[in-house]
Amino acid sequence: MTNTPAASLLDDVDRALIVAIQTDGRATLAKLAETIQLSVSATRTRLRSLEEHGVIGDYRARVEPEALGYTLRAIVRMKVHGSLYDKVTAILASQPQIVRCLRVTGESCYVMEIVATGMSDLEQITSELSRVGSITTDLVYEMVVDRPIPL
Amino acid sequence: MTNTPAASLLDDVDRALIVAIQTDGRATLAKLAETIQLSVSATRTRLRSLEEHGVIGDYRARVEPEALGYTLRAIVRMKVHGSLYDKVTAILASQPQIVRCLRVTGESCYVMEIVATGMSDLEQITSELSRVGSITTDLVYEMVVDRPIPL
DNA sequence: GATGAAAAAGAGGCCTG
DNA sequence: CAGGCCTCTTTTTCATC
Repeated sequence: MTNTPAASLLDDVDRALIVAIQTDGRATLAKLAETIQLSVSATRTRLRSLEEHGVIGDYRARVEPEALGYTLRAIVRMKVHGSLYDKVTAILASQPQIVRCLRVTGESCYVMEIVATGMSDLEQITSELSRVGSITTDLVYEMVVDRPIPL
Repeated sequence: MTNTPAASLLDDVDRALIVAIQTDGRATLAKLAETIQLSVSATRTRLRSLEEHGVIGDYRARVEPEALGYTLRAIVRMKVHGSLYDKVTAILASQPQIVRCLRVTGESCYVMEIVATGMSDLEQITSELSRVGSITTDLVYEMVVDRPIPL
């Protein structure tokens, strides 16, 4: 991964491209070129550059978790002693159903998002976590908003 | 949006396709077809069907928020009286920097994720929220994990 | 599975700072 | 002169039958 001071090197055209590809990750170069008012090849050059510099990480389809059998989603906050961070890392590696994990300031050290096929499935994962730190689990009723980063 | 009992109608091939496209959202049909061991046209048919049934919602590039000038990310938990949900909806509509919002069980009613250009930017958004309910704000040090939903 | 259409990748030259 | 862009050509991928 080529490191770059990111933001500073980007001009308005780059930013427009980022917003476009964020909104439609499967847009063709021709479409992207049209929305940012550039030739197809210039668009391709910029897109590759953004990818190579890690500004654009990867591309994903957003999927209804129910389709894969996950009927439950939970937010787990976790308070851990710093000496146990390694154990957390190990759990994260072994539990792909922990789809998101942020290290944060404040009362909790970590905030995680977990998908599960049912309560017993969830309980199995959370019990593993609670061996390392103290946790609070909230079930998700509804994903109200989930949108790209704005310009 | 065409509604479907989702999960029940999917076979293993569909699930494999979902995982593939989730991991590489820009993969060509040929690539997808190869990974799921199917002809290109059959792959296309299945993909369209998944899209039309809303199993696959949309495609996005994942972007380094810093590239768009957002140096800060925060998790905000919010406790609101049910009669004020409309006000929350209004704020969500007017604040695109709230990139994620989940309605949850437990002490908080909502958990949100906010991107901001700096502390004063963040403060402006959170102060708006705190007019509607009581909030707790945690800053994000690090995104430890952010991965697709597993099979 | 074959065919015409579309998109992506590559090559070379032009314009501007 | 370098960097970025454009146009033209070839190869790959897509869609329809």
